Parts: sequence; C-alpha cells; structure tokens
Amino acid sequence: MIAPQTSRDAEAKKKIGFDALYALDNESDEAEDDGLLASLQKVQGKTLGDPTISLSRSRRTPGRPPGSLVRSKSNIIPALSLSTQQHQKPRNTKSPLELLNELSAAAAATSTSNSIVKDTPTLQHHNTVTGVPSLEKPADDGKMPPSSALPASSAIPMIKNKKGKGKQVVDIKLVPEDQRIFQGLHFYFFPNSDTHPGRRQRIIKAIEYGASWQDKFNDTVTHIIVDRDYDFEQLLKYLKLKELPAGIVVVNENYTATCMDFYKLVDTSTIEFRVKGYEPPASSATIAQPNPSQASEVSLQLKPVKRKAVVLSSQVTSEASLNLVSSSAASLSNSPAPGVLDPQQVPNKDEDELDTAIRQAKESHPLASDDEDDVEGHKRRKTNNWQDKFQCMHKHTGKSGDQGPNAHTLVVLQELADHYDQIRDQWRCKSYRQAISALRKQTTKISTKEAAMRVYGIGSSIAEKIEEIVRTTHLRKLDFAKLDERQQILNRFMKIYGVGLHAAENFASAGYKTIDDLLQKAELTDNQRIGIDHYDDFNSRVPRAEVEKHAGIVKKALKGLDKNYIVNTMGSYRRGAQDSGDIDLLITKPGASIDEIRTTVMDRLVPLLTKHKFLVAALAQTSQADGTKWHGASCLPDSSTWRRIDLLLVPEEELGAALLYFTGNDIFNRSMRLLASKKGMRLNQRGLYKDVLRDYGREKLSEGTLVEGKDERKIFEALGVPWRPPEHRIC
DNA sequence: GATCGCCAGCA
DNA sequence: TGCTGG
DNA sequence: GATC
Ligand SMILES: O=c1ccn([C@H]2C[C@H](O)[C@@H](COP(=O)(O)OP(=O)(O)OP(=O)(O)O)O2)c(=O)[nH]1
Ligand SMILES: [Mg+2]
Repeated sequence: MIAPQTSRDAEAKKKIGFDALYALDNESDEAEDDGLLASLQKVQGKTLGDPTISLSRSRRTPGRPPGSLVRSKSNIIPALSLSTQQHQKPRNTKSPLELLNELSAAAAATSTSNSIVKDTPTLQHHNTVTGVPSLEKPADDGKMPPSSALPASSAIPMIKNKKGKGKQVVDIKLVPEDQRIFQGLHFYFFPNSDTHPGRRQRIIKAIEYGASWQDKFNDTVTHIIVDRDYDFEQLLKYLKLKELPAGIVVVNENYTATCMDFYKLVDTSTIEFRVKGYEPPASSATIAQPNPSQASEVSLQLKPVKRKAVVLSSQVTSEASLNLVSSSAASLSNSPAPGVLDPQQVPNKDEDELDTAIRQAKESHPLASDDEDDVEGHKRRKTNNWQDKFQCMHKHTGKSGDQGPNAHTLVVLQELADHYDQIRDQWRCKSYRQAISALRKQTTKISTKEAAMRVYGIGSSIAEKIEEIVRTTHLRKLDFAKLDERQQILNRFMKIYGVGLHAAENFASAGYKTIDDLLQKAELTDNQRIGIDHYDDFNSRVPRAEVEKHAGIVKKALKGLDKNYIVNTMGSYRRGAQDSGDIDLLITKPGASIDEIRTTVMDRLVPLLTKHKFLVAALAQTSQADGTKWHGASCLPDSSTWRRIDLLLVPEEELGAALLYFTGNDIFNRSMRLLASKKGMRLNQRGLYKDVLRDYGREKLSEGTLVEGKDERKIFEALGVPWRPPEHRIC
C-alpha cells in the first residue's frame, strides 16, 4: 500500500472528501484484481506491516465495582475491607482488625460486598485474619482455624473502584493454592496496623499469599515483620518483653516481598532482612516450614536469581548475582558496557524528527498550542514535550523490534503483557504494552535498569525485569504464571467468544474444566454456544489473502445492490498485517443517510449473504432504530472455517472518524482520545468535538461541537498530531 | 493517590 | 446495569 | 505498572 498511500497523500492536498474517498475505495477494490497491488502489499507487509506480535488485547474489563461481587452466587469472591479514615473516626481506639470486622459485617449486612468475616471484635480474642473467605458464614462466627477449606476463587484482578467514596473496599485475591507460600504462618507486623499505605499493602499481599495476620501478639505468631523505621529494642519495649519466645522469626519489611518474588520462603537470617539490634539465633537458616507447598518445591528448581532491587546485598545473594553477572558478561560483550552508554543517547533518538513533525502539526494549528507546558519541560523529565507522552505522537516503524537490539527482551515482555491481559489486569497490561512500544523504538540494547528507566514508559518495575531478562534470558514470574491451573482454565474459557472474566469464573467455580464440560453442563448463551462450536476457528488468525476474499464477497454483493457503496477493509488489515483476528469492514455510501445505509445493509445485504451461506451467524445486530454495526460470522464457499466479521455502517460525514477508530490499533485509539480529552476535546468514532464540558475530573456534561468527522487527516491536524499512515498506528 | 478512551448490543 | 466486545 |  506504499504506492497508493503516497498518491493518496498527494491527492489529498489538492482535494478533499470525495477524491480521498475514492482513492481509498480504489485501494481496497484493487485487491480484487490482484496483481501489482497484491505484491506491493506483501512487500509492505514485510517492511512496515503490523508485525502482529501484539497479541495482548483480547478483552478489556471495566473496573469491578464493589457491589458486583455479590452478584454471582456460585462464585463468591472475598472482599476484605481494611480500615479507612472514615470508619476510624467514631471510635479511634479500635484495632485494625476490629475495624475490619465491623466493616465486613456491615458490608455483609447491606450485602454490598462479600467479606471475610472473622471473629468477634472482642479484645480478648486472638483474632486471626487469613485471606480465606468464609463463605456464607455468619459474622459472629467463632474463631477460624487459619487454614480452613478454601474457596475456588483465585486470581481476581485487583481493580480499584473510586466511586464508593464512603468506604474503601479492598479485594483480596488469594494466589493459587499451590503458591500460598505463607500458608500456615502467622504474621505480626510492627507496627501492626494497616494505616500506613506501604505496610497495608504488605499485609494485603501477605494474606494473599496465605499468611494470617495476627491482631495481637500471641503464641501463634510465627513471624514478626518489623518496619524499617523501627529496631528490635522498640519492638521488645512495645511488647513488654525481655526477649522473644524461641522459634519466632524476626525480619524486616523486605522479607515478605522477597519471598513472594521467589515464590518460596527464603532464608530469614540473611542480613538484608535483619532488624536493627536483633541477633538471629545462630541456627543455620530456614525455620521449619509448616506447610511446604508445591510452589516451594517448584521454585527450588529455579535458578536462585537474585534481583538487585533488594537494597543491600547479602553474602548469599551477592554471590548469586556475581555469578550471573559474570556468566552473562560474555554474552553481553558485544553490546556496549552499560556504564559507557551515553545517557543522552538513550532517550529517543528520533527526537528531532518528531519535534519537527510536531512543529509542523502545530504550525497549521497555532491555536492548539502548549506553550505553558513547553516552557520548562527539561528537568529530569523523560520527554521534553508533554505531547510526547502520547503514543499516537510516535510512529511505529517495523524496522526496530523484531530484529532490533532488544528483540528478545521484547518477546519476554510481551509474554508478560499477555499474561496480564489474561488475568484481566488491564492497567498492567497496558503499561507493559506501552513499555514494549517504547523499548521497540530504542536503537541500542538496553541491559541495565538505569538505562531502561530513562525511557519514557518504563519505570522501576519493568526496568528491573528488563535487566533480569537480559541477564538470565527469561523471567521467573512467567514460569509460575504459566503453571497456575485455575488460570489456565479461565484462559481456556475466556477465549470463547462471549465468555469474559465473569462467565469464566462462574464456569470454573462450578467445577467445569474443559470446553466439553461447558457444552454438556453449563448454561450458555446462544453466542457462547457458537463461540464454542467454532472455538478453533475464532481463535485462529485469518491470512491476509483470506481477509481479501471475504471483503471481496461483501463488496461484490453490496455493489450488486447499489454500486455507489464503498467498502473498506479495516482493522489490522489496514495496518498492513499479514493476518488478522477478524474481518473488519467499513461500509459507506457517499451522500446517503445512515438510515438508508442501514436499511440496505440490514434488510438486503445481510439477508442476501446469509441466503448464500456466506454469513453464517449473527452475533450482534444493530437495533433497527439507530444502530451502526453488525457483528457475525462468515464462511467462504468451499470452506468450513468460520471467521468473525464486523460491519460498521458509516455516513459520509463520519467517515474520517470511523476510519480512525476502525483502523486502530486499540492503544493508538486510546492515546488519541486521551490526547483529545486533554485538549478539551472529545474523539469518538463519529467525530472530533471541541468545547466539551467535563464534570469535575471526568465525565462529559456537554457533547461539544463537531470539529471534524469526515476527513481522517483533518482530525489528526485538529489534534495537532502528525499524520500517521495506518501502518504506523501500531502502539 | 488519581488516572489511564469511548462506545454499542445483549441479558 | 453489568458484561462482553469493538 | 507508569506517571504527575
Ligand atoms: O478494544 C478495542 C478493540 C478494537 N478497537 C478498534 C481498533 C481496532 O483496530 C478496530 C478493530 O478491532 P479488532 O478487534 O478487529 O482489532 P484489530 O486491530 O483489527 O486486530 P485483529 O487482527 O485482532 O482483528 O476496533 C478499539 O478501539 N478498542
Ligand atoms: Mg480486526
């Protein structure tokens, strides 16, 4: 599409609208008579086409509101309420656990949330909180054994809800059973409250990994986790003890995190966990593990890689990392030594080009300036221009990446992104994708955390992982992620069209493990049944050539009805991908109203193609009145493979915005829309609107007035974004 | 500690 | 309205 | 998970 692209560029400068339209139409129509264009497309696909490695976008999930947990009966998810300021007010002498219990009870009573409810708030008790939810247990239940029967739930994405201003509910997601390294352990934190956010987080995490959180210091406590700011003496003083009972482990706050990093209980006597003023018993190392889990065994097989994050190096770990460094030194010898790298060079090398492009974009729209921000944007900032933060401001060239200097790192990071996509952690997934995108642009190999962190979009966490990947060629975290059985089941189910996280959890909690189970036992919607019947079809990619065939059939049929119709093939196809997840078609007719188009497509085209057995299923149809899309499945003659096919009906006035939306990719869209909103505008598939009044913080109060909808390029211009051809819209 | 795009169809 | 998908 |  290189040639057509440029010719279209030239044309568009002279004329707008129709001609551009036609150029587009020609472009896609020519696919039918093949020949030159087809070969062009092949070449182009190789050079700058969508590399199609970005798999991590199956489904997005909106935040899970607090009440939603109640809905499912078969699968109750524990929500643990931790103390909030508000609830502390009335009686501020409460222990965190009491607060927790009260909150939980209240929550249970109003049934806004399922809760872990343990113990009475009586002070006498040795209160115990584990991550184990007591299903349907009355709030005033007696003491719970720390390791009670476990619910089926796991891997619930922690999604914060901001709306419930009144209470702050925290979803505790227990890690899979075999990973609960703290199972059977009783932690006492010092200080033992969850008021401090960091500590609170540590407590939550520890519970998720199987620990019980002891409210009082009692004889069940196995570990005392002491905050950095405190020493052993203070602890003893607080506990009014001369010395601690034997067998209790005293460690600092690094301990839990490190254990979770390794998925096993690590040596507690090393110096990095040492609490000031505390002399650990001379005994060699590990305390008896009350519950050596499978995970621990598995983790033993792993190389005891120590990441350098944990501040001070102990003897043990420094040895390990020394080995690693030296062993990897050889493989690194080709790349420049980390310290030698010119710091200036690491952030975008294409800065000049970009700035130029942005300036150009600005020149045409001086009103959309960003002077205030621009003035002093150079103080340890990763980017000089605030707009650079938007992915849509950057082109994606196929050059770097696959063969680039960071190719392997990118592959591993992509796996992590996929993992987070699978567990429906949309924000981490997005972060990883953005980091990947940023790393792909780097022209030098990034091997150290420091270097990585200079790149916009890569923070300390991913930077550490990059370093680990470079040193060890892979990531421990992934090894575990892949093992989790329940997660595998969820993944299997969520690949069914029409099954999302919620349905998958319900199925899994009902004990279904295979697709067959679902077919036989589960209650399925019509679409889900279709999704199962064509599980493999829908989960396989459509070769570019086949996309063209499907598009061709639709085009031919539609032109038979009315030759003024225009069909454009969108989605990853338009971005130049060699294969696509589905077939995205945009249908328009110059001068026609949306009603006319809808009537033609819905009442004539779809029935016609259905009759010819090309369209074989309708998954989502527009409600006659005001719909613009049809989603279903198609099947080529002489084939038995069903493909998902998407028709988007668009009036000419909205063509540009629709092209923009339907070309994607999704990150690019989100980036453009975010940029629009930052500029007081709003971008959707119908157009770009300005003067949008937004609620405090967020939601729109007025629609705004239309700026542009018809011409894709003008939307870029109005937003101050340099034009990106579809192939460059891969973020 | 708030924010991370915005929308449509279906149950 | 929440879930699912684009 | 990254950013402001
Ligand atoms: O979450 C999403 C998904 C899709 N889209 C837009 C962009 C995308 O390009 C277009 C078509 O969606 P589709 O799911 O078909 O994605 P694709 O980019 O075409 O990739 P694939 O090859 O998987 O079809 O719809 C979004 O804006 N957000
Ligand atoms: Mg597609």
